[in-house]
Amino acid sequence: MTKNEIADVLAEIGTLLELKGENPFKVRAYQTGARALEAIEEAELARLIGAGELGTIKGLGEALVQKISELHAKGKLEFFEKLKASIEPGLAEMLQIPGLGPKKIRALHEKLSIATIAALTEACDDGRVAALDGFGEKTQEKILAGIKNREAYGRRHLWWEAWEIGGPIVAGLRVLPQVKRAEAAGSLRRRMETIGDLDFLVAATEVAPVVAWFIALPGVKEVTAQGETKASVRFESGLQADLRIVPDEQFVFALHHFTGSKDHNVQMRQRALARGLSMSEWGLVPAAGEGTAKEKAEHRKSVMVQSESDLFEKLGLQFIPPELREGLGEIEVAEKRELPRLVELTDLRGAWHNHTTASDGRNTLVEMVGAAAALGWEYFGVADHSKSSFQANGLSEERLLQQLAAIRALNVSEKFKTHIFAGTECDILADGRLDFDDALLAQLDYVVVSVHNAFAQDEVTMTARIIRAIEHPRTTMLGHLTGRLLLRREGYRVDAAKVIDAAIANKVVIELNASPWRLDMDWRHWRKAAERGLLCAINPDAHETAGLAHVRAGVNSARKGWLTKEHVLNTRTRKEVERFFASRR
DNA sequence: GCCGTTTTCGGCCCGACTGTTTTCAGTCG
Repeated sequence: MTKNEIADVLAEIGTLLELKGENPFKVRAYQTGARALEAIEEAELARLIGAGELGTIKGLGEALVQKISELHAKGKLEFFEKLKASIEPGLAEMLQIPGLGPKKIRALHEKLSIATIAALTEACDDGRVAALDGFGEKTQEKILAGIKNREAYGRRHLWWEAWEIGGPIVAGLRVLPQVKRAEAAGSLRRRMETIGDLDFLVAATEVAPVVAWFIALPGVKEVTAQGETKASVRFESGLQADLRIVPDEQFVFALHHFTGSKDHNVQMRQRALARGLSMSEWGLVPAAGEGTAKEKAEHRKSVMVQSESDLFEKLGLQFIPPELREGLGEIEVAEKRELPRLVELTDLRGAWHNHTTASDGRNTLVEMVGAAAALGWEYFGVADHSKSSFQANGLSEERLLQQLAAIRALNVSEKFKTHIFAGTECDILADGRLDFDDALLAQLDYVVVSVHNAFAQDEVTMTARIIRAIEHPRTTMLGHLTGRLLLRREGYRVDAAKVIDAAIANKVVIELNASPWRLDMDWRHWRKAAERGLLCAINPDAHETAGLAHVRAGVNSARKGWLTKEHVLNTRTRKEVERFFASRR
């Protein structure tokens, strides 16, 4: 079993234990264990198990080490099978209904013998749920509404789509007269590839007018909470947004807290405690003595901070950009003051994986180059589909040669300051050969190779196929490693570590496909891969001029992957890029 | 179930909000 499959099992054990009413800390231990496992590389996991060193990983104790080892060796776990058999499968599904947690689900099961969502709907319809102790009319209605909207409400959202809604909300909050500061928080601020809901934080002199503005936003379908310090709304799309309002002196603490991640915050609190301080969304106060965090913050003098930089400094840390706050070792590095200067959008000088109307793009060569020039890009690469991508109107040899001539002519004409590189997004055929012959590929400036068919191949076949393409002497970079479409389609099965090794060995670049639906290769792979010498290209995979803007999403993921300017090929000048391409020939 | 330079036992982050109650449990983040 792979580490991700094992991690899934651990997380599911956590959920099942929760439904059984187990000690919540035991539940958390399984969830923490699952995350700790995901952070280890596949090969490293095998080595640690073999060497009996798995227990050295933080969060994995004797019991989890035993269970992980059993899953890794046998692909199943007796404890898990027995646990699963002891719980009605419908109960876990009920957890997806807003307002229903393990306690309420247990009560429904024990007192009304409800074990499926269908049975729950029925019980709500004839009023049996409302009659139950601890339940009532409103709860019953809420459950019914939750069941009805389960699909829409449970959906996650692409960062890009969330940002298109959230960006204007932040801007709107900032111009309200009562608002001193406003920021997006949560996974939106941490630039996760998908997000569950929007979080906004505001420092304001008065609460009511800000809440009134917020709940009157266009597209708000319902107000799910409204109080002295926060309000929550749900948009027509199902997206939920939370607004929290704090006094200005609390803003930085609250911003840090609500930006998360949870893992990062837990580690920060522990660090504060080790220095005799208690850290919370209320402030940073001496830890000694009795009382809740809120009482402490109210009655003791909190450390004063103006900015998050100040806050990190009070704990002896360099400022940690929100993208890195995932609890994956950023605090240790910030303590040594060795955090890298992460790549920024303004560092980019161009990109290579772009389409035109010659294949399946919606803008012409000239329009696309014009848009790149308008962005101030020094160069722009055209990589239309190759002939086997019939569905995408892939170019034949003749059409590719025509396009090549057109590009050369456009460069000579100096119509644009932006230099055009001529390339192709060449299909990797099912057996790993490329879709054009060497003589044709040799005439191009660069070659992006991608998988567009036979997605169902098993992992070994697919990995060998992609590595064969990487070993081709004309290959410059690998397009979208897994072919995933976020929230829509899983990627094809491929051993990322082996592909990364092959790319490094063959001096082939791997793309960070910046399409908001892809963000592939995933940011979780980049830090280690780049440390080992892998070069990244942030490519928008633009099919229209507006698509060039997607490089922003790619930069987000690159930053989450700890990438600096030096790791990213498209921060280099045209001359440097030409030298790099020439060195590959 | 995990963890430890106060600890191998006794904590583990904890407050806001809602809906149910009439002082609080459950859910959520």
